[in-house]
Amino acid sequence: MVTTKRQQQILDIATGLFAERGFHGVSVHDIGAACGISGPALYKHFSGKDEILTQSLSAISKQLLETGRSRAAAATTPHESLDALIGWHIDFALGHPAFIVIQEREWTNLDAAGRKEVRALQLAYIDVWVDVVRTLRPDLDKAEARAAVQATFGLLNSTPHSARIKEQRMRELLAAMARGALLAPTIAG
Amino acid sequence: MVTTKRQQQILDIATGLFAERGFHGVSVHDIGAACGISGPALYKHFSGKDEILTQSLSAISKQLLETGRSRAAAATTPHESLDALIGWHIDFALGHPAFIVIQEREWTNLDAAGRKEVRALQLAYIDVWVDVVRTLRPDLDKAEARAAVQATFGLLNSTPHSARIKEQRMRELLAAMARGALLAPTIAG
DNA sequence: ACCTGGGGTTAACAGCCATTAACCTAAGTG
DNA sequence: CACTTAGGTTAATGGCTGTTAACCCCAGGT
Repeated sequence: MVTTKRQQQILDIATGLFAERGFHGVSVHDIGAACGISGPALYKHFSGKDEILTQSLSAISKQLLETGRSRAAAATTPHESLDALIGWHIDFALGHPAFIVIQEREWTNLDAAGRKEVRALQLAYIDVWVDVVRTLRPDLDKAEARAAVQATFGLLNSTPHSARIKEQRMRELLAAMARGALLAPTIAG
Repeated sequence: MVTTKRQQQILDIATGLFAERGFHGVSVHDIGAACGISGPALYKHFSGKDEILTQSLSAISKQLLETGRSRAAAATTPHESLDALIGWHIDFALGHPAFIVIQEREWTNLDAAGRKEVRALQLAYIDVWVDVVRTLRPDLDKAEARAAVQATFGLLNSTPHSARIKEQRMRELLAAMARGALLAPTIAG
């Protein structure tokens, strides 16, 4: 767990660097330098480079899950829950593109323990969505709903790589697309 | 350009390894070993590790663009063109998940020249989609249509990371979601 | 019969990386 | 005041990496 301000600073900076250049593209020296200290000093705060990535990823996953849960629960109808989840995910993706990027592509660099932890958090977050989706789409079984939700994440997570249009417009566009994707009935072809 | 069978074999194998462990997670020795030869022998076929990645990515982008163009052109109505593009992209993503993975996350490891080349091919492919989308969605300007298309790619490219359901069902689900996402009108919030 | 060159080998190299060791403050606490 | 300790420093280490060098084999054209 993160307790000190220094640790938090290191995590934030390292997350940004990982997003830009990838886990293996950033050296311990780089992270230290970006924090104003140098290299091995990081070992006074973390057990190693791996732990920095693990903490970063698990913090992301926790925040996504917790806020997602509370926003979905605050709504009164399934449609409102879905809109709340979509809105929250868009807020997060637009506000922390670096988090999205490393969550997408750096989880393979976790050790077994970290991978298990992060995976569990991600699955729990997916399940929050799945519960809502299945009330609106009774034609989908659980596995299909999961696939649909992950596809929606792919859609929403495209923002960091995407063309830049005005933020408010992007928000509307993504929200409408996510609704359209999740609520469009599947017509067997 | 790839000419010999050996080069093609190296590219295919390296692509798979890059997808599994990332560009920096795979050593030249690993690639050689997986091909039955060892390490430095690769330099008889490529100028270096970078070139292997560049060739792999540019081959992917070329195939996406060329087949996408021809399938879109073979259709007679905009709706058919869109369905053809969606179907082609799904075929590709389901058939070559490794290609999808490395196209998503390894393009930052290209040198300037390779990056420019691949970027141009990707933009051209996006534009094939944009042309079709804009005839169906005149309310979107060019930048918005581009963002919508990239979001759709994110949706379709989620397959390699997604829950496994029966392939035919996945195909239908993704196609329906993509249509729903692109054709749902944006209602200003 | 010769030799050229494509495609392979192992050995060597220089550089970078994560991590550890050894050492140095300076701030608090008994 | 003495002393622990959190949080820095630089130097050293050992492993791995991409690349090059030097060498070898053998198929095929002349």
